[in-house]
Amino acid sequence: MTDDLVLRRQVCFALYTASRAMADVYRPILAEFGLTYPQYLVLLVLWECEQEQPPTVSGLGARLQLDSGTLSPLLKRLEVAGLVVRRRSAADERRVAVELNPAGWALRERMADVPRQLAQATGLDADDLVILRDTLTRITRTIHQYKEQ
Amino acid sequence: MTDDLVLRRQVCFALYTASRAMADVYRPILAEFGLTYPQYLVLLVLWECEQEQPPTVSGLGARLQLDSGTLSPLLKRLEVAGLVVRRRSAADERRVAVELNPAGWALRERMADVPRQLAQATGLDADDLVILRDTLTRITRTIHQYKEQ
DNA sequence: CGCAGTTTAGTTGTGCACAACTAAACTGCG
DNA sequence: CGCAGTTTAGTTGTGCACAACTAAACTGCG
Repeated sequence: MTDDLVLRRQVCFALYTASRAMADVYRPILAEFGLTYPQYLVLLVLWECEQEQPPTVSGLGARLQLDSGTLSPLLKRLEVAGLVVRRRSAADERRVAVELNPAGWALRERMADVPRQLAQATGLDADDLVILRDTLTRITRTIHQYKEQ
Repeated sequence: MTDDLVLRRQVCFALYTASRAMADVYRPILAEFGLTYPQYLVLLVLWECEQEQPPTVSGLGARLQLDSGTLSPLLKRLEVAGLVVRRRSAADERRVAVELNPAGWALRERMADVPRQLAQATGLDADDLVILRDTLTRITRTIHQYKEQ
């Protein structure tokens, strides 16, 4: 096998491992609030949609790149936890709007410190992080284009 | 929230998304062989250990950063698939050596083209990939150090 | 208008990934 | 030596992540 193929395989493994290491940092912090990382991502989207119509399940899926097979049970758990409400759209009964209830809004304040708690863990400075973010985003975009055809 | 905290959050999300996009590329290729990505990683380690003693479950775990809770059922599936054999060590009966059987060795040849099939997907050149691999490895190492204390 | 085809959310089943735990085997200190 | 403490693999239970599928609702072409 050529060096280039070995390198590409190492990148895949590094990606797999780094992603899990990152989740390891989030886990104990989010556990304080009874949340998982994907649940936290859903809340971040809902908090950002403050001024807009509450998103539908597929709208959340488009932003987080998750399908209903993952989101439906996750949203059910958030609903049981008393953070969100799901409401069938009157205009189009296929659609389900996902809305924060007061407890879900209140969590925004209570979790305000989470990003700061996370900040130290990577050991990278802002310049490295910009390059990393942009490289990862480029890979993700390329792969999605590649899968279109 | 400061720009730096937003950036760090974006990096976490980019990592989570890129890791899943990478798995999306592997999935159909590995499905031809009835394997998942973590199963493929185990086989890569076993193929590399050709000259050495077959690794134990915890030895595999150390290399892949997975614990027995993940590996035990995964290895059971590889055993059912007829690719590996698990054998209690005679010297220390707590240990279980994981060995490839002939079908597991034969798969090495049959999968020789997998890295090439994967190579095109990222759209990055070798220089970018070296930086990416090293940055990801640094993050993973920093996080593991950070969790030690 | 009506119905073929599409969109939407949800379900079912499989396989990680991990926390918490168990049982068996081993180690080394007193 | 013996037993407290450790190591090892495995189990149980929870929550993604995804493929494949279903049912209900909608859309727009003929």
